Amino acid sequence: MHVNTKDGGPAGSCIEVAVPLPLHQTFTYKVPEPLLDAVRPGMRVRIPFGRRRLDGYVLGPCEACNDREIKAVLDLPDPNPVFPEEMVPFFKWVADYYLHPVGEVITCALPPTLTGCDAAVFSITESGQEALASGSQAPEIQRFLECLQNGPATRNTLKGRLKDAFQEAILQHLQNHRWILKTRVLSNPYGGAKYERYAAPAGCNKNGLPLSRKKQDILDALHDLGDTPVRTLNRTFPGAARLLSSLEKQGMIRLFTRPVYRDPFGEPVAPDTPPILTGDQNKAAHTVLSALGRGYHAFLLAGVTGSGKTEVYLHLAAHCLQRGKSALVLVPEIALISQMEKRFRARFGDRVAILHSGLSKGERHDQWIRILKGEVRLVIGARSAVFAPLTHIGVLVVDEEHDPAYKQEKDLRYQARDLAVLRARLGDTVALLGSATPSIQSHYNVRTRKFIGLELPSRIEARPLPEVTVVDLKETEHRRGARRFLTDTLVGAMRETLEKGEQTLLFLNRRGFAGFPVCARCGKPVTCRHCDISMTYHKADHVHACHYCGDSRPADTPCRLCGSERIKNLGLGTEKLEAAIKALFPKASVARMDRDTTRKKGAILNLLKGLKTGAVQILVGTQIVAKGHDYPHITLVGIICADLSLSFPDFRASERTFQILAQVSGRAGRGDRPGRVILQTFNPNHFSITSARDQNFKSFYDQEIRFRKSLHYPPYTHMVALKVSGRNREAVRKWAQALGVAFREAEKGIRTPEATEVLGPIEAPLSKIAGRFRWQILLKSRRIGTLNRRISELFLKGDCLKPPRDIHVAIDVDPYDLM
DNA sequence: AGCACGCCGACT
DNA sequence: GTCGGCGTGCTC
Repeated sequence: MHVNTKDGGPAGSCIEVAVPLPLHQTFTYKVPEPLLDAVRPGMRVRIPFGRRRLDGYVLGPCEACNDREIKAVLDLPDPNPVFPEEMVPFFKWVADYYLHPVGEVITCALPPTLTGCDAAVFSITESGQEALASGSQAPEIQRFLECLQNGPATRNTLKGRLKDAFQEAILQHLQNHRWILKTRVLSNPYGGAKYERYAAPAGCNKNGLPLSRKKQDILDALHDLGDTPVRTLNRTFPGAARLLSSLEKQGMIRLFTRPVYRDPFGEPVAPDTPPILTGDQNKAAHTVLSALGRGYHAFLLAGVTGSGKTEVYLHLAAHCLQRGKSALVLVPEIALISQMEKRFRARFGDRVAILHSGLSKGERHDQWIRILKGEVRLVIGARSAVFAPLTHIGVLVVDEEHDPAYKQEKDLRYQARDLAVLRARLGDTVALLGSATPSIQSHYNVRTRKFIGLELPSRIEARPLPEVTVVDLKETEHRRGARRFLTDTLVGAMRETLEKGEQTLLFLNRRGFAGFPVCARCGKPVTCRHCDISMTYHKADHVHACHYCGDSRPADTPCRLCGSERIKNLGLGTEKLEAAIKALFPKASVARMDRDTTRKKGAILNLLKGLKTGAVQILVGTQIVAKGHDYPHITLVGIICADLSLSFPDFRASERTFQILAQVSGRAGRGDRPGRVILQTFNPNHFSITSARDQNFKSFYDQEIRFRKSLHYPPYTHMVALKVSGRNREAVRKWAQALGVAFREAEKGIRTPEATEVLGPIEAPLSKIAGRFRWQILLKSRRIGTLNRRISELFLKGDCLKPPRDIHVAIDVDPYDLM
């Protein structure tokens, strides 16, 4: 690497290295002479770090500082960079903006196969075996030793095996007693690339012996096919493996290994030809194309469901490829990737890579390498794909840009949609956000000229939008249980739909059997032991389950307060609704789609198949049904209770409600038949419900934006949430309050419009999740820069506030989840 | 994060 | 007296 100093002086030999640790600074290393030519930004370097060795990432050259000793790089583990140099500024920007260590940002971007940090491995010693055999130790110590009996394990493996029984102190204790031994490994255990054995014809028969029938068949096949994986041959010729080695000895064939890419794709897709774009599609595509190659531009494409946004994306991607550029398409969740992937593979064949967390480690590794090497220039993926190692990006597409799934809620808490726009800006290129129900934020950006607005106003083939009927749920106040929500209007419409041989979709945004089970004697809700949250009854397993931590216990567990075994279920979930519908329409076939029924791979596809063939007449589902899937035969959509998301203590509650209602309504009548929507609500006059009824985004936006402005919410301000959590309730409260005092103190006397407003600390609405107590502080400011600086000054830099070990403070910049 | 150093109480 | 508990600080 030519590491020139900034003033163009002589080449130096120092590099800036990010380490994969929670440290908010980078480190300087010398590069020894023999490695100097090979080192480039984006490479991993093996470095000494304190007493440890680990693999860091080269960010670029830097000047040596004289005030401390600089250590030298030990080795270069790979011949090539693991991410492109042009991503360095992107990573640095992300780290600064989200107040997250750069090294961890990079770790979170790379496939886990490339993020080898040094890991401690624990193994049992002989005296440990003796201690275990004697059985004289405390039970928790015995359990630790048992876990190590079948071989060494890392700290994480142990945590996985021991769950709550894992204690750092015990681990230490075992080491002190020399019962276990700690060693370190640097190489990552996943291997990365996959190799496969291949056979190829070689042509000569060394000893001239005649070949058996089977050998001849194999040979013929090889001559036809050329290089063939041994695995494939084994499938067509059972027992081929043996014959192959014999054939190799005879010199008839050559056996060798070759790196192969693991195939993450589903079934093959028949190629299609690009259709002629409609007038609107053409106009939108043309506007974006004319900006391509002319620097940074961001577009918001508002197109109602079924208006053909995907075709615009395909068109743009084709143009990018033609111009030697690449393209990135983000889709909110894995379930929707397969649809997008199919459309792209039909058009572009195997010139498409996919990236999402559902891939195996090996598959992710292979996709990453294919993209990194430039072998594929089209990438489709979920939010993490915003870090795809593409170079020369032409366009970054974010489909369904309003979807909250773009926000990552742990580790690095980023918004993939925002990062896609940022990558476009840093790469001087084009971002295209698409949605039928754009986010307030993006629409505001159009109003303020940060984005360029585009529209696809009509549905393809001019299908009419569905007719929406609002039903006031106060009408059925006198009824109980599920019947409360099965109003005469809805049931009548369902009956008509069934008689016409058409399909109904019922939407209820809550899983399980009942909203919340309560004790029939003392009235106490059944709550989760770890989360301070109402549990939900699941009839199929006869358990009460917590939807936050996943814990469950038998539904006949007595009330924790009074010990009564009589628990009654209030409210309604999809499971109970399904049962009620089955009772009401015993002859109809009813199916349910929610996280409980779609957990298994392929379950969604099966359900969709059932809808397509008409085997399912009524589909009951949670918000999963609102997302982009195409249901051609559904003509009636029933929204059981539109208000569920409205009562959330969150400034985006109205926005989410409007979006989900508009999206679900859009599911009606996509075929050649007109659709109908029955929208049931307790708040028929709430603006997010009336706007959804009229499919009127403008009216919704106008009212919502006024609310945001008057209460200083985004997009008029930036927010950062500090989320304090820990196992000790008092310690968490104390620390949250200390933080609050510190921030208020720092704000004293500052009276500019850029001042930071400190809200809280408050106990989080969900005050306990998975055994951890939670408090939070909200910071608001007109300028995100001021906000970031304040936080980093107050408790990221050197000598400031350091939370105690057992308390965790997560910094959530632009938070979505305020529960 | 992980590893040192350093300072206190209960054991041979 | 020292072994081992964990609080604090540093890693180019």
